[in-house]
Amino acid sequence: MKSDKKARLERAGWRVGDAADFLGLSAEERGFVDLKLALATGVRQLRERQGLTQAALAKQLRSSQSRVAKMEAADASVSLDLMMRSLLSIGATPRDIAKLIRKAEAA
Amino acid sequence: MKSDKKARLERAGWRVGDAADFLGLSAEERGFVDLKLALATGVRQLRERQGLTQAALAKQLRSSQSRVAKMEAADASVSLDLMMRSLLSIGATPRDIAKLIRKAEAA
DNA sequence: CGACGCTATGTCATATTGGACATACGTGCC
DNA sequence: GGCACGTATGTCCAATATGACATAGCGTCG
Repeated sequence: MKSDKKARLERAGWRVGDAADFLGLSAEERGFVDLKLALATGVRQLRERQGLTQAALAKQLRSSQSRVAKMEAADASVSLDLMMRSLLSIGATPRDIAKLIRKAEAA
Repeated sequence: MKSDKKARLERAGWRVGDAADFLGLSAEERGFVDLKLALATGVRQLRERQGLTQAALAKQLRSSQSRVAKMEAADASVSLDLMMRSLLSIGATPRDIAKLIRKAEAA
């Protein structure tokens, strides 16, 4: 992992480098954040494709602009639940979501 | 939606039939629970395929048997995050997960 | 240079989800 | 019947995610 990426993850609240895993995240943690990154990207793409601002999407989700921003940044404070709901709300089908997830392969 | 399914969902804590949507969930809510159901099924399948009990998987996840049970029942109190982490921990690849999600099409 | 529109980041209090535990349910076995 | 094993369900309270808000960055237009 590149150290700048690591730094970003740490700032975002991921526990990185806890004794046991001296370099990088454990395999699952890593898979998990890759997954989140893929979905985050998907949210941004879909949103932009629809010409929505973060604020507009937030309203549609009854959430707030800041949550949407964090979501698109795959911030550690946003759950997969919110991402999935967003994707669905923005018109993604399970098939679209599956496609995004496949992009998390070997990240 | 079949009424027995609706009843199960209600028992599991989903808000069903709140005034506005007099029959069934809103489109996204519905898509969302279908997604959870698909992943829940996946967790159970993978677990059983590995000959693990719920308690054994719980241990591996540093969780508890009851959470695993609720997870496999797609209980409203379990997040997608936990399901995804479980799937990854149990050896599912993004590709496997994508496959599960595609099964949530038109549920 | 503002001023505007959009996005990023930080912080709160409240709400939701977490593990743990108890206990019920089901099934097979003696 | 009683017992062991696995699963289901319900309730605690600790931990985490939530929306809201403030505010900072960043282009672009005038």
